Amino acid sequence: MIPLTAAKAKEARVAEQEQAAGRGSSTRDRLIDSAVRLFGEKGFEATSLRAVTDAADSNVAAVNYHFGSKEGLLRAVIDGTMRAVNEERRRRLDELEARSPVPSVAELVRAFVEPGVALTTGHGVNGSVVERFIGRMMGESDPRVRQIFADQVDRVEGRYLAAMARALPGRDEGDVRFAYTSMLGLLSLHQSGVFTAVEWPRRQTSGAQREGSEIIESERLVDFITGGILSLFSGESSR
Amino acid sequence: MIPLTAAKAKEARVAEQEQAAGRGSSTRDRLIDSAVRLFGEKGFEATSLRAVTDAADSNVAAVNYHFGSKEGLLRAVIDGTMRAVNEERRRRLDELEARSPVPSVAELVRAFVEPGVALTTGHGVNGSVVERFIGRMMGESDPRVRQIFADQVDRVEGRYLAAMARALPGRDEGDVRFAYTSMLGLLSLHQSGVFTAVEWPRRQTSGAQREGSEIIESERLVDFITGGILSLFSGESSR
DNA sequence: ATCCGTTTGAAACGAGTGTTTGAAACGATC
DNA sequence: GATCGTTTCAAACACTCGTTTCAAACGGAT
Repeated sequence: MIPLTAAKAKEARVAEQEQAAGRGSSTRDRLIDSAVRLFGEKGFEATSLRAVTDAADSNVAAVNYHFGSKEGLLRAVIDGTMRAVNEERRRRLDELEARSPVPSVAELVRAFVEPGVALTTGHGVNGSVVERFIGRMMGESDPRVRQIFADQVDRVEGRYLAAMARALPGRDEGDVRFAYTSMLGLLSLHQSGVFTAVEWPRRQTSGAQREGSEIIESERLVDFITGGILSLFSGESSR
Repeated sequence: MIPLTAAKAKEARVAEQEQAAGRGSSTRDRLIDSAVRLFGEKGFEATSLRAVTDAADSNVAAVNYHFGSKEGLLRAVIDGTMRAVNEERRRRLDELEARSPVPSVAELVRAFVEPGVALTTGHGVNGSVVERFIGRMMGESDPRVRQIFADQVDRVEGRYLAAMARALPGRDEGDVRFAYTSMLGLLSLHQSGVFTAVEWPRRQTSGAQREGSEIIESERLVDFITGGILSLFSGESSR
């Protein structure tokens, strides 16, 4: 009796997950979906394997079967989420460089930030979960996480650094790298929800205004970063 | 025999710690010193109580005796490290507002960032440890940590937000808050060592050039943030 | 020398972690 | 329908975590 109702409850939850995931979900897919959400909400180390498997209506053995280890699961999740973002960035960089050999700083920043902020399309129902996950991973302290993440980011950052250096002639690599890292860091802070969601305890946003606001936030971010980089290299804002 | 040598070894290590801490170190002081360093290096949750007590040549019971719990230890550490920074910020804000009723954005940013970056003086031998600790705490995900930290930051941020709003007339609170949070976030990323120390795996800095470079880094940070805020409100950089 | 509040120390507790195991259940192939 | 590799599951494993306990050591006042 009880096993029957338990199985039924699982079926229902699985169906719910399938709907959220967008298409037929194997255990593997459900594990990845839950991991993206939980890793993004609480961080990698703070999320237990059992929390993931419970949310995915599976059990801990399945993780080791499909991914070998918790770290293997993280690797799979990072690969899955970052691939689309990186491809979009590369595509937009191609587009920019096809139009002009030396794109402006503003164009470069926009081409880097926007694929990160607005990846709602192409990643299941809501990409905001993926957003938060990526942002959270950027700020993770665990060196293993940083390594796995860097392995993915490295695929585009070389080209971006080169393009940025061309857009800012006459500056050494350290300055360019500072600009790039600041951009990456601000994007991370924005996406991780530290800015908007948790925030220093003030009024919490009701979550209702969440359509046009994202575009505004993205604009703010692009403006801030672009202005920061430019004034960094003109060096006249504060001296 | 063995207990004697063990006691001797402890004495030596305690003496070493006392030298590092700058003055006579009770168990309580040694615990705090070790906690600052380890929390800053690995984060709060990732640092076990035993790692702290081992480094301080004490044991776990001492933590609960002196601070009640691990969270109590964190609270004591945050209080101790943030007090000086906040006081310095308040002092410089007083100074600015005494000279002019509406300080410029550049002046405000400088008065906020520099006390954070250059608190080497007044905090034991090397304040860079404290720097990293504070930066790490700013980016911590655990809501308890964020709460404790916010309790300390709140003491100045109200005045800073007001001053920033006056320096940027005609903008709503959301924009001002975005500017403030970006400043805080960038400072945090800078201090936590994510920018410089760990970094995406490229060449690691030898650690030799560590005198004038900090000043340069601080300048870079101030320039970037100031420029970012200003262009955020002129809104012409990318449109 | 005795007492007593303060501080330290070793050991144990219960809860939670990632990982491993071995036996079931499943699904296709012969 | 028996057999095979694949996939799932409950249980156990070894370990670490923060916390608690209780006895011992310390240090000044009586």
